[in-house]
Amino acid sequence: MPELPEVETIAASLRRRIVGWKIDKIEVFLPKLLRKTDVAGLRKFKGKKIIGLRRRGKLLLIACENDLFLLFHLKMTGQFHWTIAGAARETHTHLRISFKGRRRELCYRDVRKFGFLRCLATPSPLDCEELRALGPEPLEMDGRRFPDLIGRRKGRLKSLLLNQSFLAGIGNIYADEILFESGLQPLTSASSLAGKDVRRLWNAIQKILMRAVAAGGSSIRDYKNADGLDGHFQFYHKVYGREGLPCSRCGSPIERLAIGGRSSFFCPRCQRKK
DNA sequence: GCCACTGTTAGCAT
DNA sequence: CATGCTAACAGTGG
Repeated sequence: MPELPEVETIAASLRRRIVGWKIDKIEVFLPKLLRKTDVAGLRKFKGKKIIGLRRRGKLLLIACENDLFLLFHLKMTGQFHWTIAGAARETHTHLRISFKGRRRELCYRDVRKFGFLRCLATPSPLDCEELRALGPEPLEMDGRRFPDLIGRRKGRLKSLLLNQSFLAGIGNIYADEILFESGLQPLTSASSLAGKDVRRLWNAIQKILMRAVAAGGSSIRDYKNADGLDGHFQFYHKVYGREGLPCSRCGSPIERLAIGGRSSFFCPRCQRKK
């Protein structure tokens, strides 16, 4: 489920609570949740204090003492939630972290079981394969570099925005909203863009992602932050999930196309193909 | 019951 | 490299 704004919101909601807490134990109920990690690796976290949380792309990194890190990818349906020690495990809960001297326990639940946790013991966690493969952070990169970044790319804009090695963190919802905001049709090839299109695309990326983060992300189906709260950017979607409904700008019915196996929603009038 | 669909992405064929 | 298909998995809605 979660794309950049949702993971950012989850990171913030977790950070508010657990920074400074000491891990007591990490229990795993679904072995395949662990990637390149075993239970012995998890034991190293016992007694370690959590010192920070950050997001990179759609990945969440929890930093602990002694160069230890927990790297989560929530994929489609991963969620964090809190329970009280001793409470029964809720369905689809695959991991539980308890903390020294705290009654609250942090649980990870994932209906479709696509997500993973990898433990890292290194002073340079950003060098792991998962993070190295990512392109720049869209909200941190210098916009003056964007024309060069996109200039060397081919292929359709929709697929390019979903490509995590191009920019990190954009998924299906925000790709569609960004393209609507830019006035660009999803099948447009990246190499056909004029300078002003590139600027519009960059501005749309900034605007949509910043607003979505400010709104706490989009709750369509499952997404909640770690405190169980919904985001509200779904109320501002202009195209995603709106097939057949009138465009908010021109009134034309929103259309849907499958591009690379993903649904793509767009306005046929406001988003003309180049 | 069957089929299509879902916020992700790795792997493999073309 | 780009694109397209499949699979990982479970649930929902028509």
